[in-house]
Amino acid sequence: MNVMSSVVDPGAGAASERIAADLRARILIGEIAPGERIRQEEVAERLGASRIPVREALRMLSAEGLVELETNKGARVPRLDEREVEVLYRMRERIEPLALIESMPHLSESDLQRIEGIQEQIEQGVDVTTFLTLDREFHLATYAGCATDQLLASVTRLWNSTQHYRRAFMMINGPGRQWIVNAEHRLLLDALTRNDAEDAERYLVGHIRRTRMELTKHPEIFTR
Amino acid sequence: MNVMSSVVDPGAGAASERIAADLRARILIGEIAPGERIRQEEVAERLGASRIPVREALRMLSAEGLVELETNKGARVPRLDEREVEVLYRMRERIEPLALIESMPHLSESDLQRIEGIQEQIEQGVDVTTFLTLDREFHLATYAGCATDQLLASVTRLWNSTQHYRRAFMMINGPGRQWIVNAEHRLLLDALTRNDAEDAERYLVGHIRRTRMELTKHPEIFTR
DNA sequence: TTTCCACAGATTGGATCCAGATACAACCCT
DNA sequence: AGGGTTGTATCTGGATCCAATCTGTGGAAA
Repeated sequence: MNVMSSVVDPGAGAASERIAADLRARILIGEIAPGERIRQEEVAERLGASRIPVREALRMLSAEGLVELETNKGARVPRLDEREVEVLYRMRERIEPLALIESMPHLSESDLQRIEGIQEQIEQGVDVTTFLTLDREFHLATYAGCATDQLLASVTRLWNSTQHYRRAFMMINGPGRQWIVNAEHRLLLDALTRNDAEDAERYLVGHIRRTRMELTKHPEIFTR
Repeated sequence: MNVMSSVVDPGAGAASERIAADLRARILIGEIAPGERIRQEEVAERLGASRIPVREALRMLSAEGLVELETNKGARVPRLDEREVEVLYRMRERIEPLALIESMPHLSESDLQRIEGIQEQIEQGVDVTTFLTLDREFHLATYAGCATDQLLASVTRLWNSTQHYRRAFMMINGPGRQWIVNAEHRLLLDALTRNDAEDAERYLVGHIRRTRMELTKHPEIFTR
């Protein structure tokens, strides 16, 4: 096959997927904020493509909960209110334990070591952006053994949709109560190591539930 | 191109949505079976449009769990195995009670009457296709008060993905145990009328769980 | 001053055309 | 004869161009 193509365009895949990856990253780090509009032509120009793959990319991101599309009005990052975020967290409290239960039997020793490595990084004290990335990696890694695509996709959608509000919370709250997160992560990790699904579910639900309740104690996060 | 189409179909809205609606209906009634491929040009020709809105429609259906897309290989209706369907049902058991709880406070008297009307139709004895439609209407109507889009979308995705296997089960099982469905629906409806969230959740989970267990007792549904 | 309407620029949706990838079949070489 | 290869047909992905819709501004009338 053509060697050059892989050299010129490493990890090429489809252009729409490259564009989706770019937009996804920009939305998740907050460079594109909730409520902000995404114009097709601007993205196309910025990435040197036509609007067609941009439209495909926006459809993908829409399926991931990262943008919302309205006919003839374009794409924008969804702006959620307090009530919507609370419901998304309640969905997390119900779905993620299932993902964990499905994943646990397939987690290898090295998987668990990788997860522990992530937690060690978190405990070394990191800035908000890095914490958000590592925290996401930590939890998604615990679900990595999950064989059902739709379940993983659901979990990912929920994390995507709430990412901005987690960041807003961390920004105003600071790392003051970071020890709680660490304790919860450690207990969860220990339960995984002991292969104790019941405890793992308990600590996971507690972790999500506490986060929800702290979030909803700060309505100023949602004032536009 | 074809001037008539816009005359025939005035105020149509987006072509991609009409195409999506057409494909969605054909997949849900089983006209397009799991594993079957969907070629863009054939659909475009059949509905008198170009391939562009077909591609948009396929993206929408992909987000709804009705088709799966593979780069450069096209779209096909997902074919699920026994294990995947079981996990989807376990997701339903966790998500749908939340949708019901969120919906209940917003259900009006006329909403409940409409739901009861659907159940009365079911009890009059209907063929498999009609039952599947009415059963879906019944449950989705109980979630109609749910204000969060993502929650409703999740529920709809789960119903979409499992629809074909529900039909396959009904086909081989016949209406023999229809009385159980009616009893469960009646108990659920009564709990809704009494505004008893705890009982409503109990009967709903039981209903879904029983269906899952009966489904998984028939592995021949999944043999290709 | 406020409100409504009309018009023009901006933006998205769709059609057509072209390029690249995949799949399948006939062919060649060993 | 069998396995690998090449060539061709079919299909999807992307670019460009055109049509339809939205948005925002300016002006006129109440």
